[in-house]
Amino acid sequence: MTGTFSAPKGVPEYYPPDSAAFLAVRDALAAPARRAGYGYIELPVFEDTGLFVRGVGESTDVVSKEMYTFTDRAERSISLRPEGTAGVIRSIVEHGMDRAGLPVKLWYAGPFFRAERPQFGRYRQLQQVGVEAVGVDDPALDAEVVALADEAYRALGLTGYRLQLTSLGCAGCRPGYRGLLQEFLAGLDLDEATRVRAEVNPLRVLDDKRESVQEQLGDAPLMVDHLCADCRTHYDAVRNHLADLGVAWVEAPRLVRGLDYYTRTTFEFSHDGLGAQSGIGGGGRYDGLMASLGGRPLSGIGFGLGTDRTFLACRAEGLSVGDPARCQVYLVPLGENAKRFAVGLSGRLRAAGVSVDLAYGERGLKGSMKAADRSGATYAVIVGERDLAEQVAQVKLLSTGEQFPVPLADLTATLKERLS
RNA sequence: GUGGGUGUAGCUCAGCUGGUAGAGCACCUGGUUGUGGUCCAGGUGGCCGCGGGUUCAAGUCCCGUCACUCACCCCA
Repeated sequence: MTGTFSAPKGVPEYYPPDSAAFLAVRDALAAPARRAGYGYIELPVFEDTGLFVRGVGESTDVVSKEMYTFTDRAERSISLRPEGTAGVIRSIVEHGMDRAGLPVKLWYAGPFFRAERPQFGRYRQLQQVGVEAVGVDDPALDAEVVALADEAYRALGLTGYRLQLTSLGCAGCRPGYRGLLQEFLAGLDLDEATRVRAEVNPLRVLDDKRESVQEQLGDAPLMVDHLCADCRTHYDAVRNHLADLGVAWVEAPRLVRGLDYYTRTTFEFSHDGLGAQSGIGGGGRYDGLMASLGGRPLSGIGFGLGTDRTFLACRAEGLSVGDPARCQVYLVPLGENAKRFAVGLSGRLRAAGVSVDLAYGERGLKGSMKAADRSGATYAVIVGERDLAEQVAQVKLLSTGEQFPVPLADLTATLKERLS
């Protein structure tokens, strides 16, 4: 067999030096949540297909046409997870996490899968960092979740993003509004696909990007004008808390999310530098989800932040995030005996907590020094036969070129001290 | 799923009205018998996405196909 392989379509790969920035972005997105008492949860990447059908919603595009679904050897229908919330709630119910103190606060990170046509910022394997807070229906918790995302972006140094916020109402007030909207949409000139959408999920028509659709929506009824008293009170409180937290947002009465479970507070972060796929994160409240998955009827709120897109947003803003891997010390052995000594030394230095790389292969001194320079190490340690005979090694500070001999017996201690 | 654009070295790209493959960067070696970053010289590396057609001759023209990409849709 001959030929080469390529990664599956639409799957981004991160390798050095960019992978350092990817890791830094992922960690930065999770950091605020970790500081706010969210515990880490590691979940399966595949689940029973029914979990997503029931949890996310059969009528959503994500479930109806974008899931990677297959049958396993025992004829079970399995799907690669297209989003994170359903799995988290399933796990909370399954393990009874909600029987301890509430709220249950969890964060996760990892890959999700959607069989979409790839484009800039849209991938078939996408990376997200998410949080979920379950069990306490308090507007202050909504505000906390939104603020955590905002803080994460801000900590990365991003400035070209904005937060859109609205309330989608609840099981009490949304059906009535939904009827009003459908009535309105029925009077418009829409294409076939959009009319179908108006039947299945009328709210989604509101954020259709097409000019021809948008110009007809000027007088469309808005959910925020039809919230019930409880939802209005809740939303007002969320906004007050957000203001107190110093989070800036814009009201987005047309904001809609593609997953069916969202209720009340709903938000999305978007960035200007990403082209069409501008959403870098989003989330909201999902008060009926846990009950629909067989758990107690507890409220919940969470977000999913796109690690890939946040990475792209940082790049678009020219932010340098994360340091590429590099060592503190680079060993340059000259000759057989020096090589044996250097390999042993690398082990001793690493055990002492000093990061070390060394010139492998048979390279000349010049080539090895070039490699030392490229490695970004602070010190090069040159060991030749001549030095071994004198029981020393040459330690060179690469930034200045200053070089001095150090007795072999003192090398580890000397380097460790100079690097601290 | 629907449109548009692009496929030449590891990367970024040039290659005119068809004439036997180029540059910069990167990498390796040498100039410096034991010293990196600058400089100079040399070198490795391409079935010009793939298949067919036209032609004495195709990277170049034509057809098909695949891949990538941007946008719609959808969403992180």
